Amino acid sequence: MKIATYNVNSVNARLENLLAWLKAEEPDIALLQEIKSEHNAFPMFELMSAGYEAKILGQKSYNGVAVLSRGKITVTAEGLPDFEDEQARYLEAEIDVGGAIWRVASIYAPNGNPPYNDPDDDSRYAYKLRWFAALRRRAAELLASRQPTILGGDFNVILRDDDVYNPDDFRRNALFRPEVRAALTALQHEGWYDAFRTLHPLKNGYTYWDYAGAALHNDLGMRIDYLFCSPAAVDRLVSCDVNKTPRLAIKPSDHTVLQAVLS
DNA sequence: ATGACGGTAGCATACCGA
Repeated sequence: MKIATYNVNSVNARLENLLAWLKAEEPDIALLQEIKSEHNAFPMFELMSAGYEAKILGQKSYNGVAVLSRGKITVTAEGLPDFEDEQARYLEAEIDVGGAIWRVASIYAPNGNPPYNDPDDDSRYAYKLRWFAALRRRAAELLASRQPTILGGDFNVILRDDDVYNPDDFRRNALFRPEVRAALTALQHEGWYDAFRTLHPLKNGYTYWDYAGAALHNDLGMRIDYLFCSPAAVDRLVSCDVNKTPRLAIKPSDHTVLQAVLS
């Protein structure tokens, strides 16, 4: 079973790129973030023609998450349970892949940095912390089910100093502040395994490079996209790698694909 | 400290992003 997460930064702007990647890699499950579209604008037909069913939690302009699969998808949660949220950031589903049932969630965590015109506004960071608290509550429920489960997406958290090109420039950034790193570290202590780090303890795992300047060329990136596996899922983990090809393509997203194979 | 660059809404420019 191959599963991947990809922050596409608009599914319509990225359609050609997305279809090329699906054709080349043929993942059984693809978790997409920042689709930036609602149902009426989502390229359902094009994805269906490529062999994928899609379920989405859409939003116009911003956010929006999707789950694609070659197998049957049953949505189990639209948004985090018991958390009022106007923003489309969490879509959870059960998927039948060749007779095996996997639980997955496509996750787009809040950025949390203040707007440029009001650097002292901490409301977005407060929202990010509340959002992570709600995610941890849901993650605990999912662990209790003992079902093989994968929480994948853009978590907007840099976990370690070696997950960003210049950690000292990011100490006060909402992607790297202690509270959000602690939230993601706690998630791991509760029993979720970072698929990439489990297999590659020291390797560079950047999944995002800014469009500006020569960030990609100079490898000024950060690791903010993750696949977190429940114990039953990590038991089956075979490989997990960053696929840089979509980031190197024409008209790329600023993120690239993180993909894993499970037996 | 700022802005590089890109997407969307909507038609000029503001907002968001990491």
